[in-house]
Amino acid sequence: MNKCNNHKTCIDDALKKAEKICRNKGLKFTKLRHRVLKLIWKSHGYVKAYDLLEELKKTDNSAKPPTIYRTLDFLIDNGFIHRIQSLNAFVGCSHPQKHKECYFLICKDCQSIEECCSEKIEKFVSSTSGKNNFLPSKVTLEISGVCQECVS
Amino acid sequence: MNKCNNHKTCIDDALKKAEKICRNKGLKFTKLRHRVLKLIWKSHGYVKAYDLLEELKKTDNSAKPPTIYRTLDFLIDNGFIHRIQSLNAFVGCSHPQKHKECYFLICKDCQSIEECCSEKIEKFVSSTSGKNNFLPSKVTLEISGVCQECVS
DNA sequence: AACAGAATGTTATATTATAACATAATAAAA
DNA sequence: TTTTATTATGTTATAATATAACATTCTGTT
Repeated sequence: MNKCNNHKTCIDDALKKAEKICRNKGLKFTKLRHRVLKLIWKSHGYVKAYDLLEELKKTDNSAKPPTIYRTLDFLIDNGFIHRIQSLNAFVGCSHPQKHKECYFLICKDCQSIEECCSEKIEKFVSSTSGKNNFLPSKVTLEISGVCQECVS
Repeated sequence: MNKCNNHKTCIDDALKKAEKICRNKGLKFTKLRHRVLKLIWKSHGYVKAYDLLEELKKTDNSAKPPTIYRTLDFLIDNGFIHRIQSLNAFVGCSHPQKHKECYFLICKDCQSIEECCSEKIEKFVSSTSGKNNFLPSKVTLEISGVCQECVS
């Protein structure tokens, strides 16, 4: 599991960054969106939509599937979280930019996700796309395995 | 869309390869498995489980979700097909080996999938895993975009 | 205040996938 | 060649994931 020194800081940082970006872009960082992003950042692990929904229901009686999926869509569209395709799950994004170079190390044991970036990804994609006359728009690179903590 | 000269050959090759591998490994390439693999190879595009199920039902009255999912599991486990995580879909594998180097170019327009291989993938994964003390077991690399045929 | 657009509420349903147990087919051992 | 073990398939039921469609409320602008 990702060992941040103080996870409260991770959460606060993520929320503040989102708030700032929304302010700059003229997007509405509503109470609901704030609450959901906070829930997602509860850990460095991934979360499932219906688990989030259960959490949300505790404080928001009217929460239903569209509530959570719409909010997830907003958070994804604006780069605040990532969807993990191989798990149908979601994870907070710690650096909401340069998403073309992102990939994920997913621990099967503790559910933690290490988000990584490398320009090698972008280069590889652009190289293989060139060779195949392919026009890429979205890259999914997810590496499943066992993390540092869990392997020992 | 992938333009093979004669798609019948693709299908026959895939079926023969699977048959042979099963024979060698002592696996049972049953009628059901044969039929499903053939259905998946109907094109170079991806197929959805419930669409396969509908097809299967036409000739097999007793086909139900577990029928198809169990068969898909067998075909995946033995490398005859791939699951496309970002689409919840399935595609035939044209070279049932070296799956650590596989990645996919997925055309949003025509649903065709080009399966590619590069040792760069394996090298990249092993390098990033080394740096992060991560023990990788499964790699998902899916590139979505527009293919050669559809881009023009 | 009136309006437009965005966000959220609500109902219903579509889509994807698996659990659990029953039966049948197969092939290896007795 | 019967028994047995194993694997495959049949069957029922339900779990898990996701979206369509329309109603209402909220927010900022005229």
